[in-house]
Amino acid sequence: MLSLRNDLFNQATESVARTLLGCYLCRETEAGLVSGIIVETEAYLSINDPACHASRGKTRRNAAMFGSPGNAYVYFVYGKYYCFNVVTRPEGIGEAVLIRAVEPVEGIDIMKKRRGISSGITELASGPGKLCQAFAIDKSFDGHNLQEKPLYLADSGEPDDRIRVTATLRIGITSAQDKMLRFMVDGNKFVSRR
DNA sequence: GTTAAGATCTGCT
DNA sequence: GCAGATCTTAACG
Repeated sequence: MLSLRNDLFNQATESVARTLLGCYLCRETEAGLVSGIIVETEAYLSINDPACHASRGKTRRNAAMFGSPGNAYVYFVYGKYYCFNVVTRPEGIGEAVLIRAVEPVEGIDIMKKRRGISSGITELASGPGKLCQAFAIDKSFDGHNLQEKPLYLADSGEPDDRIRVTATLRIGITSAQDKMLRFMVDGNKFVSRR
């Protein structure tokens, strides 16, 4: 496992969203290591994108989006769930990649316990709220540097030639629904939805 | 101080 | 396939 290069995140958000597919998300908990492969992402832009939280300027909630690239932006939605993003572009821009689904690799029993289910491995992290629950990600990671433990991104070091990326419309938003900014691993059954 | 809406998930039909 | 749960955030008065 290799730590992802710092300059990887300081780029166009759509590029980062594609690059993150196939990378590992790792979380060290008291119960042990939890990890998985990122299989679905969405890009949120600062310009001409009303669906992005940063589109109406910096607020207390979205401040982390304007922080250093490679940091986490975590927010609370619908009274129950957290959503996990990776900040992109230079500091001060306000763009990020939402991690929508992860294919579980290590710590599957821990994920099941945290999710409160005993079967259905595809249900463990196939959605932004689900994966935050499985990986124990909450507001305390808002602004966290994702190259540092206990929550970090990594690469297997192996070339991922077999991954094919499909771009589609974004999901679950009520504005800017016409943008092809959702990216997923073609044919992967751990995505949130087809 | 008050209010409306939300980058979702689950359970039931 | 669809409606309800649930509560923080931000906009407005």
